[in-house]
Amino acid sequence: MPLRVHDTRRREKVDFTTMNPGVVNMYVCGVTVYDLCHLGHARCYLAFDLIHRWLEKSGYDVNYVQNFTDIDDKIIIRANETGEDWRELVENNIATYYRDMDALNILRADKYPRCTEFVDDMISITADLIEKGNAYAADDGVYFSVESAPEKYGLLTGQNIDAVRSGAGGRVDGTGSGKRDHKDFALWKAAKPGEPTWESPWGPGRPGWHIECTAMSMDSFGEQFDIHGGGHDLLFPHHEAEIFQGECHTGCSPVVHHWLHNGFVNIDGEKMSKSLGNFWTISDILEKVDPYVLRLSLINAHYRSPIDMNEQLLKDAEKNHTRLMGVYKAALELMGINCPPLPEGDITSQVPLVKSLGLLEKMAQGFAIAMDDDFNSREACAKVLGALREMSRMLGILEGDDLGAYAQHCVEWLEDTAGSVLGVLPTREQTLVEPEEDPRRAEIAQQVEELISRRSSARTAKDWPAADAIREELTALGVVVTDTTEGPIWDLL
RNA sequence: GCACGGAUGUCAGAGCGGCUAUGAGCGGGAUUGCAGAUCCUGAGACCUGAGUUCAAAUCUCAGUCCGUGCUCCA
Repeated sequence: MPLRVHDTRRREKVDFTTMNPGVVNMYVCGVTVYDLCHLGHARCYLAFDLIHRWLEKSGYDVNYVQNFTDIDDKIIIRANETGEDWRELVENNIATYYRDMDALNILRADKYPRCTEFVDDMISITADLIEKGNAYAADDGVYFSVESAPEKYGLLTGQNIDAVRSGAGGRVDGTGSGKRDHKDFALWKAAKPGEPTWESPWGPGRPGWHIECTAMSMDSFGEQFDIHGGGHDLLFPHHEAEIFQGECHTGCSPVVHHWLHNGFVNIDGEKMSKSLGNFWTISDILEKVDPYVLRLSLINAHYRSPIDMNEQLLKDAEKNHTRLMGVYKAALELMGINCPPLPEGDITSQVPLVKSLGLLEKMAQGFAIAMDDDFNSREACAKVLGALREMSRMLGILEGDDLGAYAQHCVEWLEDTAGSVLGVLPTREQTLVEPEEDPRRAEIAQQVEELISRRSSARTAKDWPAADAIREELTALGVVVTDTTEGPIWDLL
C-alpha cells in the first residue's frame, strides 16, 4: 500500500513520491539556539522523528538534515543580556538541544549544518537574486522584492496578495527600513554597532533568517528535494520566503516536493507562552515525567493536530506505558530458546494460539496502514494497545514450548512497532534490569520489611483488621504494598 | 478583516460514504480476605440546518462556535 502524506502546499493528502527511487532527502527547520528547548520543540522534532523512522522502516534511505540557526537577533540580544559571548551561548544551547532530544529517544539527523558556516552561499544566492531582478540593495541591507514574483505569494497560507496590497497602504514606514514594500523581507542585514558581522558586497552585515534555510538545504540536496518540514508557525513568512528565494534562484518549481507541518502544543487549553507563565522547557518536564511517557503522550495525537498538554494526557500516557512495559517485560522473561516454530496465524481458527497469531498479524497490518496514512501515530498506538491486551491474555493461557515461542513472537512484534517505529520501548537490557536502589528506599527498608513480615503473619492468621492496620502504617511511611502470588512487594509512593 | 484548520460519548482522540476504533473515567463479572494489578463485560457520541445518495459522523452548501497565522515564535 502506498504512503500518503498531507502536503501543505497542495492542501491535500498526496501519494508520496521521491526524486530518486528509494532515497528521501528531508530538511527540517531547526532551532534558533538562544534558549533551552521547550515542549513545542519536542513535539516538532518528535513528529519528524516518527516520520524519519517510518520512512526508514519502509525501506527508504533517508538523508535527514536539520539546521541550527546560530546567528540571529535573539541570540545577540540574549548574549548582551547575560554578558556571555554569543558563540558560547550558542554552543551551550546546542549541547542542551542534543541532551534533550537524546533523552526523548529522538534519532539524530544525518547532518546539523549551522548558518554561520554557510554565509558565503547565502551571499552568492543573494547576489544572484539581485542580478535576476528579484532583490534590491538598500541602505540597511538587501531585500527580496515580493512584487517581482507575485504569483508565488500565498502558496502555503493561501493569503491573497491583492487583499494584502490594498489593506496595507503606507504601513511600510515605521520599521525604519529601506524596504520598498512592506511585504519584502531581508536577505542581508547591514551591521549595527557591536554585532557579529561578515563581509559582503553590500558592506559588513549578516544574513537574513529566511535565506539560511535556502542555502543550507541546497548545500545538502541541490536544487530540489523531497520533504521540507517544520512547525506550523513557520508557514508564513519563513517558508513562503523560502519558496520565493529557492524558486527564483534556481528557476525550479517546486524546489520542495512535499511540505509537512506539525501542529502546536497548548497547555491546559491555552497557547504556551512565556507571558502566560505556562512555558515548559523539556528539562522542566523530564524532572517529573519519564521521557518515554512524555514521548507517548505527544504521539497520542496526529502530528498535524494541535495537542493539549495536561495532567490527564500525561496520566493516560503513563498508564499505557506501564501496560506496554508490563507485557514487554513478561514476554522477555517467558521467551523460550530454540522453541519449535509457531503455526501460521489465522483469525478464523478455533485454536486459540493460531487465532491469536492471526489477530496480531492483523494488528501489525493495521499499524502499517495507519502509519502509511500520513503517519497516523494515534491510530498506530491504538493497534499496539489492542495487541497488548491480546498478548497479555494469551501469555496467561499458554504453556510450554507454545508459550516460549509465543512470548518471543510478542517481543519481536513489540520491538518492530512500539520499539523501532514509535520509539517508546527501552532496550531489552534496560527492561530486564532491576530498578536501582533508591537511597530513600534503603533508609527505611529494614523497618518496612519488619512491618511486612508482621502483616504476613497477621494475614496467615486471617487477622484482617491487624493486617490492614499495618498497611496503613506503611502508607504513612510513604510505602505501598501489593500482594502477589509470589508474596507481597513494596514500593515508594 | 483576510487566510488556514477544527467541531465525535464524561475526558483524550482516531475513523472521513454502508460495520465504527483505542485509552482514561464510570457500571457489572472473574481472581484476591480487602485494596491494587490483570482478564472478561456493559452503558454512552458524531455542532446546527438544508442538499446529494439505496446508504452520510464521513461528500456539497449555508450557519454557529473554537483555534492558529497575518514580518523572524517549532
